[in-house]
Amino acid sequence: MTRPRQPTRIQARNRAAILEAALDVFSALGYRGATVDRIATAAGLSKPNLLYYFPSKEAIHEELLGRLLDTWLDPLRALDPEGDPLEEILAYVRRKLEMSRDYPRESRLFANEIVQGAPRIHAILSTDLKALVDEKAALLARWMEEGRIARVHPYHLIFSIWSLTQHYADFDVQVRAVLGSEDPFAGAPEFVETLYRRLLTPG
Amino acid sequence: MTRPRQPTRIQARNRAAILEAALDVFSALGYRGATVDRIATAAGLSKPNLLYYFPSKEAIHEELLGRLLDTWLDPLRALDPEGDPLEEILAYVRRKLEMSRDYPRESRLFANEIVQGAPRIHAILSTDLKALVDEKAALLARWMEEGRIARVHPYHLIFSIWSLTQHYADFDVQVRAVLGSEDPFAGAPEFVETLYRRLLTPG
DNA sequence: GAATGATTTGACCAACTGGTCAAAGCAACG
DNA sequence: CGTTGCTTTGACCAGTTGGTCAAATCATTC
Repeated sequence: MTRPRQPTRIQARNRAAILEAALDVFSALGYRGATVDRIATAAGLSKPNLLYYFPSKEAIHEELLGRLLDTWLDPLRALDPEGDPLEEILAYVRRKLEMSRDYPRESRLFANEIVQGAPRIHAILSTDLKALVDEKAALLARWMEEGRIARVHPYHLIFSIWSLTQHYADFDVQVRAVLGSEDPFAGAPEFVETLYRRLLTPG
Repeated sequence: MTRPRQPTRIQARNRAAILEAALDVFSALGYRGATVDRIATAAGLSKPNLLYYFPSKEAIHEELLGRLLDTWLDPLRALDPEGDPLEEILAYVRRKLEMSRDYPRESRLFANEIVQGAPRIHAILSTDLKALVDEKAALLARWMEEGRIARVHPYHLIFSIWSLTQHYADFDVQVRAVLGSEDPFAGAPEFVETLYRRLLTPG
């Protein structure tokens, strides 16, 4: 009977290289556009060698999505019921915008998946994600009732933050094509801060 | 020497059916995920028959993108320099939101293309699209200088409208997963109207 | 209704893709 | 240094895909 063993140094290095390469390729070409051979080459391995570490292309994709989803939702989890409402929300927006700037591949990986109907993570969306959003939407609603931020639809508020911030990663080429040489992330933080301040300041 | 002839009734019908089917398939599966056979079947034709009307899969995709880009940008073109600034912008936002609701496939077709680096329409983005946005951003800037709407970064303002409204089409499954049974388009128009009113009302 | 051109199809092909496998290479440990 | 188990690879396979082609069918027009 084979027991699970401590992963070798080589195993750790190669699995990490594969996931890194796969993130590159999947986020740029989508699941179908990505080929195992391309991922393998990008990871510095041969195709059969890659398949020695992961049983299938699908398995790599799943592992990537699962691993990243947690990190991706951390900023929303961090929304603190005890903090100052407006500042908490602005911190969330800022953090999301930074992630869009610093981890655009992760954003595009999800975008690719969701635009095509989220065939692989639909279940997670309607359970885990929904639960988290429900909780935070309730928190926002409470703040609104207490008159600490202006009254708006809490779910649509969250959607607006997602769309606004991730737009800079997901639609990067479009944004850059329109802006020409100007750096998208120069004006963005100021813009979104102004937007949510004006939207949410009570009265 | 063969001359271009008047397209037959059959030609008109079949080409239309193909483009309609292709919009369905491309928007759901992306360029790579879509197969010629699938498009053909969806159009009620055999694969060789489809290739009698279009020389290649690529050609169908190009024709679709080109055809739709114009319609897609019409609302922005309609932004009227003579109208009331805030009402013009709100009308634009409303129109975009309606298109997201009524033509989600078109939205997702572009989303798919742009998320993957817009390999096929990059040139158009940095010429035609940029020119149009430059023009309208200048108009917005003028309105801001005249004190008729609040001062914000005009380009980011336009990006925010795109991202907010198209989010409901492009990320439809996510939105629905989170909202459960509630219709996304119930609360959305009111939310975005409030958002842009508060953002742009001067003073 | 015969001739002409438009339309449709089955059979086919070459390229690509995900995945397998047996054998070879390699590292570590006694 | 030989054994053991981990790692790597070349050769291969079956299924899919975009696209071709000659032949058959259909519609139109004279």
